[in-house]
Amino acid sequence: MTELATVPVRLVSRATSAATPHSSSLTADSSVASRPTALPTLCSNCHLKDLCLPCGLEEPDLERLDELRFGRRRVKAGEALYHAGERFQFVYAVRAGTFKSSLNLIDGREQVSGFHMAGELMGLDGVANGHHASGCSALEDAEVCAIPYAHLNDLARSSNEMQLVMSRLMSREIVREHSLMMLLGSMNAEERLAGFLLNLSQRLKARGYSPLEFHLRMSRAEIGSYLGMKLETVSRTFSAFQHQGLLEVDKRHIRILDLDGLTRIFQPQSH
Amino acid sequence: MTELATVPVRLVSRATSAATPHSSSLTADSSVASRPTALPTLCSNCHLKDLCLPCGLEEPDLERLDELRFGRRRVKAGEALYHAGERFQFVYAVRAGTFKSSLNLIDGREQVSGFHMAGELMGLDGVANGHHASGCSALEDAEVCAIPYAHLNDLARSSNEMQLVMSRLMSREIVREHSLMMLLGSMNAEERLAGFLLNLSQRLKARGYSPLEFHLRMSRAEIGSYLGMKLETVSRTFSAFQHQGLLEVDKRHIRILDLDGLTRIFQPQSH
DNA sequence: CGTGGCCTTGAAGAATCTCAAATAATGTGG
DNA sequence: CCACATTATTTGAGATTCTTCAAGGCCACG
Repeated sequence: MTELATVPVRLVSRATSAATPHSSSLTADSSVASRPTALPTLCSNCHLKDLCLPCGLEEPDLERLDELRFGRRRVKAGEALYHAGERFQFVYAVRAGTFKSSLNLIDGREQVSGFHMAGELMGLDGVANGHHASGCSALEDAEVCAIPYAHLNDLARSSNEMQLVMSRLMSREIVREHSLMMLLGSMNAEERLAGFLLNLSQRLKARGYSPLEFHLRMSRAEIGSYLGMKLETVSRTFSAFQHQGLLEVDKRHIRILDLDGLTRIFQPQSH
Repeated sequence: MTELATVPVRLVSRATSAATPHSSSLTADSSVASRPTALPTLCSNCHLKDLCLPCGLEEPDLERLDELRFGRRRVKAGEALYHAGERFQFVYAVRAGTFKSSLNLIDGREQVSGFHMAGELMGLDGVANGHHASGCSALEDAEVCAIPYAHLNDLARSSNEMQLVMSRLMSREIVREHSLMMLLGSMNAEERLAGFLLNLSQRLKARGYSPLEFHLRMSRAEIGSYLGMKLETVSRTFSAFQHQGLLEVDKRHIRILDLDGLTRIFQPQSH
């Protein structure tokens, strides 16, 4: 049914990928004591470190994380990072771009189970039985750190902090899905879309972007799949929000005009 | 909003709780070498060991699990095991009875996020931030092992196997929620109820009960909440299945007449 | 034996989906 | 650089599914 491990895994080396090849001279003195400006893939140097895997880790552990030297991988818009059913080897951290994970029904229907942005981890559903339960693909040109799960496990074994961080990350995933279930199970179209937008807004804000004006990386169909409604309903609900003066919508460009209003829709007070 | 840690935690000591207080004499010789018939709470002796936490663990680890001497706790039908928001201290394993976990919306709506039966673990959503994201209560008189999470963590730290088991359990929870999301996001009433019944059937079978004839422990309203539909719709769908010759329904007593038929409804072939 | 909780069923209404068409945006090949 | 094919989005109208409201039955329990 599902394609198994047929994806060419193109692991990019540690050199900065934006820079020219000879920029690797940057990393020449990487054996120096504290490796100040060493490899751009080092967690301790990463601009995402407070959002990503190393969040909360202190020096001893952080350094050991750095020693793992995660490979990086670029994924073009529309390409898969991994497929459902594929063997689970890596956990991926988004460096740039946006991803969606999705499950496939037998009849071809697709159910989007999440959108992922910078600093977020993907692939933890593979821990259960060694194979990815869902697939993951890029919504725009993107880049990830490929973190070998086995190495991560070794680290967790030897460090209490690291173990804690890993457990929390998995549990957070459970909680995240909880709230999506609640949304899917007991909310109407407006509540769902409001919840979706508020969630996006928060995450963008946490990454230093404007929480009130942003560009959607996913199509109406993908939003619909995620929220359990048809793309036409998504579109109509966007229009409704616009007419209510809550949003300005121009295709995928969104400007939130009334954050409180959206919040009220998402969390209907009283009864 | 939510009640915080106001629940009287009644941890039953290791004595069998059905017995009278002085039955604690049962545990008097618990310091004996191999403790053959010692405490009924020992994982290595438990009839649920292949379904529950110790599943897959070998001797060295199993013994260390035994040494933790989990407390047990009885919960009467309708009583809460823990509430949403309460401080997270224990992971619970179902010994007997059935539980539901649920989230509460601000406006009082309840969303059931899972049903749990013998051998299943509950409470792992609390790992994320130290507080339970959802509450859990008994659908019938029930009993659980209360496993102090801190102890479990200690164990995982020192044993690779144990760490693996813990990670898998959490990931399994993620995968479980994935499939519920798919169900909520892209299936109609009949597909949802069929999926629910097939899932129950499987789990009962794994526990040695008949997969074709069983008693539902949850109300129509609870099923509906779990599946994202109203109780009347649940009832009507049961009736529809009965008219289609798929089931025999008598209140909460269910007999599956056509398992393949149910499966076809759940997984619509082609399109 | 009356009461309350749970379940079933009907009928009307509302929300969402389906089908269809028009428009805009984008990329392709000539 | 343009014509054309393709895709994404919006909007309308009718069909469908599910919900809401209401009534009645069954059963357990005091």
